[in-house]
Amino acid sequence: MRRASSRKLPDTMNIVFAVIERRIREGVTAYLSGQVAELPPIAVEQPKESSFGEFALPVAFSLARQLRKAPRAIAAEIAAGLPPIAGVASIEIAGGGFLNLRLDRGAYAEGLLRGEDVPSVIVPGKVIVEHTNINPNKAAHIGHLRNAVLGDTFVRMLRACGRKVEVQNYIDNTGVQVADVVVGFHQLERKTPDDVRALIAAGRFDYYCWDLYAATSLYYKSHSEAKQLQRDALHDIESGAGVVAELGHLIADAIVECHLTTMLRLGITYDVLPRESEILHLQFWATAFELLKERGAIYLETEGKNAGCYVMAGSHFRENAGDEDSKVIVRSNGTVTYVGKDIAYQMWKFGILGKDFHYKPLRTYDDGHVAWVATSEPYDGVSPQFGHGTEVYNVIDSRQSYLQDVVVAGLRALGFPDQAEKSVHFGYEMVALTPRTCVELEIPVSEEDKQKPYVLVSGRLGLGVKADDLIDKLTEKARYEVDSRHAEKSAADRAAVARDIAVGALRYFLLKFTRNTVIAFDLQEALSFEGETGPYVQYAAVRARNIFRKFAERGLTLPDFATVLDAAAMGRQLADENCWQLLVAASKAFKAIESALASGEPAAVAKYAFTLAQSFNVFYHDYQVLTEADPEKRAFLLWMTDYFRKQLESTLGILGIPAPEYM
RNA sequence: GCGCCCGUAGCUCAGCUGGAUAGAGCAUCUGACUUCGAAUCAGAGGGUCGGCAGUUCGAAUCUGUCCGGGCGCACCA
Repeated sequence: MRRASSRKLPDTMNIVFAVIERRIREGVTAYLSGQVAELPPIAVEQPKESSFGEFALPVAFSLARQLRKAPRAIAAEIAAGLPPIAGVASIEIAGGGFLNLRLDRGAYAEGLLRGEDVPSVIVPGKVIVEHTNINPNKAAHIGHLRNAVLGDTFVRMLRACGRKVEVQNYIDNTGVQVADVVVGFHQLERKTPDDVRALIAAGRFDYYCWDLYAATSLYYKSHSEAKQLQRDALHDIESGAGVVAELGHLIADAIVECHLTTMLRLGITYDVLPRESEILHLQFWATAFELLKERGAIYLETEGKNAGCYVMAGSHFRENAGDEDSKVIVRSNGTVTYVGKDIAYQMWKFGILGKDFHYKPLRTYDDGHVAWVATSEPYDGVSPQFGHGTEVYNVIDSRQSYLQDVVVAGLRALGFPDQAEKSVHFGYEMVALTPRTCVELEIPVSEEDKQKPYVLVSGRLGLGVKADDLIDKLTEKARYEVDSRHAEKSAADRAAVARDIAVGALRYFLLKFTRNTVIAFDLQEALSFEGETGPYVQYAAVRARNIFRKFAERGLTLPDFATVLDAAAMGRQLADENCWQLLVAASKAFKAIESALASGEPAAVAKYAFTLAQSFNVFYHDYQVLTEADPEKRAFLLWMTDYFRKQLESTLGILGIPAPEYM
């Protein structure tokens, strides 16, 4: 259910282009529905060449068969009969039968300047986006960053389009990965909880665990009997009592803090952290288990390799499934698998489990926003309501698509088809390393691997690129560049700018690839600040600001754009084709975000940001703003600069990339 | 064996529900800083869109098939 209301979009995101596009679609639909029997879908496209106008409709081609006429003739009839559309100046027929539409330039620019208060659509309900979800047993690496940056950017896109969003970061604090590090501390290093507390206080605890986890994995390899230690530890952690459980909590909680701090460096924050320990203690699984049995979603297997287990039949989540495809949900020893817990968790997200966590504040960010964490005991205070989402996006690596299918099948088998429909696995491919980057980082690679475009590395063995190391490296490189350009600025100032640039470079690098592209991470490429990179876009925003800074330094005052630049003046200035094309390109930010949201590709926003920056750089090169003698033209160029600046800054904001003061 | 994904310029990648002459960045070569102006801009070269067949006014895009590569298919997560 959608309701229309009049509201302004966040920031300066201008939606005039999208509004006119909609108006064209509706106008053509209304006209044609009175003309033809079967109305084809009306596509409004961008012409191949910008000189063709701003909109192209290939509708005549779709009608050719039905009307048994040449597309060009149909296009001519539509062009002649179509009633005027507000904002559209002309219609032309081109190519084999395209309808090309041109905007009324003066009116369009005036609309951009005044920020037309157009009716926008608010979608009720809450979108839940789950991302990050790093096992709390070691430092975050580059693969985790892809997850978090993708998720965080998607959240920003949703919010820019007026959606209410809740960001969840699920913490598997009772799983085998935590158990492994517990075994490392407890059995290999013989450390007490107090020893571990001291290590946590000493700092870089996530790095310590990174190495210890690798050492423990190696130990398992050479001591087959040690696997029993892992099973025992896992059991003790799940039961929640004793030294082992204490160690588990200490480790997981400390590592979560490390992860939150790492992510904050990239501007990534969370609303709530549900934890597996609470899912266990609050009996979420027990509730889901009863329901799954009751509704026949799972059954007790009596024969074959899965005898004694509760399984979900493969036919629920896979076509042409045989008995061997069924998925174990409860093991023969009575313990529940991860997927089982995930079904319970997914139900909770939709508010259909009938249970809830308790919460307490975990961290307060600088802007006052609080990240809450799930607890078993009631918190002494008021907490927000979490869960009860109407749509759920799980940002999880594509390799887990099979398990995500099982979770969704679980909802469907439980009789929640709507929620199953609204459960989206927001999958993405892994981050691998280029062979030369492996060599640079002293990661061993075989001769065979050296011939491949990328190499998969194992976090289990302690190989890979740690997130904080990478951010440090980028900051260092940026600092070097800033120092060489702005020696006059204070050191603290330069450090802040370097941090912004590092964030821009990293976030853009992770976002420029579409989700199902494997990223072959190359250190040299990631450290580049030229070409299609975050710093390129940041630099364009900085250049736009520089013009206003210089303007103020010369003691000049800005004209009131609204009075100086009426539709007629805009029309005169925009007769300049080059200028007009640049303005149109700049005004498509909202459309870019909208379509990126529809296709689920944050990369499309990154791409748009880059082309927007390119457009501004062309503008910057082609027009002298400050030295322009003609007052109207100067006002116009200043307004263009200001418009570009706002569009650049808000698009960077969607990407989570800061705009530095100078570069 | 079954399932999912990928194959586009020397390299790394875009290409929206089929649309007009297939685009970027990097690399290579040439040119542009007295200016709001070089983390930048202008230009050049570089393509049988893995192969074949089909669908139609039209295919990088949809279908089939083959070749090549990746990832899944645990009582791990």
